[in-house]
This record gives sequence, C-alpha cells and structure tokens, in this order.
Amino acid sequence: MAYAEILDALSDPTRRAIVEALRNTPLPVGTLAQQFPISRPAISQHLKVLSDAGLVAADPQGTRRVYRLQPDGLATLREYLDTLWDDALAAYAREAQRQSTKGPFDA
Amino acid sequence: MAYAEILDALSDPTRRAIVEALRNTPLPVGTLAQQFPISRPAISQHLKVLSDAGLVAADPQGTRRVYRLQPDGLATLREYLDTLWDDALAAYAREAQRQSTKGPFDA
DNA sequence: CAGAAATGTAAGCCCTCACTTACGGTAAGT
DNA sequence: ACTTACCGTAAGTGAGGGCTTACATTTCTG
Repeated sequence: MAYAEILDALSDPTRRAIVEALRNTPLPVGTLAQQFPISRPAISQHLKVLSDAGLVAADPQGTRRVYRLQPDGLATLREYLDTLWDDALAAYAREAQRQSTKGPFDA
Repeated sequence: MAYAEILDALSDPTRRAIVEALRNTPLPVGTLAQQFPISRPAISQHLKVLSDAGLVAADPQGTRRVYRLQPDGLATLREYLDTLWDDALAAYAREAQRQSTKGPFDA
C-alpha cells in the first residue's frame, strides 16, 4: 500500500513541477528553487515528501545535494494502476455482456 | 494536462477506498455510503470529484444512480506515467554512464 | 580557525478542502 | 395525489498542509 504515499506526493502542483524540472537533468536544491516563486525551504520540504515516496533521490556533492528522478516510486504506482486497469476493463466487459444479454430492446 | 485532476482525485484516502469498493462491482450511492463511516452527502461529493476526473461513471436506474469504474481516467494517468517513466530511466542510464566514465576509483 | 555557502529543520500562520446538517428535486409505490 | 426512497447541492465549520521566517548543521575556502 505504498502507492498511497506516492499519490499523495504527486497530488501537489508544485511537487509535480519539481518532478518535471528533474525530468531532464538532476539539480541541486538552490538551482531548483530559483525556478519557483516560493522560498528555498519550501522546496526542501517538497523534496522530502518526494524522497520519502521514492520518487526522487539525492546525491551529496560537497555541501550541495543534487536531486534526481528515481524510477522506484513510479514503478510502484504503475504496478498499482495496472491492476486497477485490469479490474476496470473486466468490469467494463462484464457490464457490456450484461447489457447485451438483455436484448437490444430493453434499454 | 488532465492528469493533474486525476492525481488530485486519487490523493484522498476515502476516494481511493471508493475506487477499491467499485473495483469488483458497480454500486448505488446509498449502498456505497454504508461501507464508510462518513455521511452519504460526503460520498456524493467524492463521487463528483471522481466523476469529473473520468475515474467513475453513473448509470441512472430509476431513482438510483449506480456508479462504476471508468477506464478513461486510468488510461490518461497511465500514459502520463509512462512518459515520466521513460525519462526517469533515461536519466538513470545517463547518470550510470557518467559515473562509469569517471573510472571505478573516483567514487 | 574564521567565514561563507548550501541545505535541512522548527515554529507559526493561513487557506484550502473534507465533513456535517439542511434543503430541493426526481422517481416509484399506494 | 400523497408519501416514501434515493440522491445532489448549498452553507458553514474544523483540521491538515503548504508557505514563510528564523535557526542549526555541514562542508569548502582563505
């Protein structure tokens, strides 16, 4: 049930923007914060949430902490969505079947 | 950018529980509400959010509204995660490449 | 060793959002 | 037609979370 943490992390627009910013290249906190209208500590707090969810990871380089995207969190979420997807399709097909067995003039 | 709405919808624990409850079989609002410790109007409000996100749909049957899982929202979210996934893996491989070119004794 | 640079953490404020109660509307039953 | 059942919506309230300022910590540099 770790996907709860991941969905919660990705529900915030700023955190999604951070993920988007790290999509191409890893970045230290300060550089990342410059791209946003909020303070640097706020970015740090968001990064903690993303890190706890397994969506990003930090590589310490001297006094800097270079954050990068981490596939782990995304993998967990994808797996969950896949099972949900299967059930949704099955329910969908079941409903279609139920409708058709009633005959075309029952609707 | 509709995945924002979907992520926001799935970020709430109660809404996730509703989705789980509809995973096997469609249910009317009242029956659904009985499975939760909150009021029926609260469930209705959650269903509206899920419906707007394309995650569920309602089939009116008399005075009842039978809600069921809808694949549309899940599909949108899955597509978004797939592109993110690709970029994450690419960045991962790029980083690994960068590390290896430095030689095994630079770490 | 002193100072600066980069970041994480604590405390507090404010606003969003989930929940409740109350109400209105539609369909079925008698 | 009246009543009952089922549901969505409006208004109001309370708590969680995102943001800020201030402070502590670690590492590099002169």
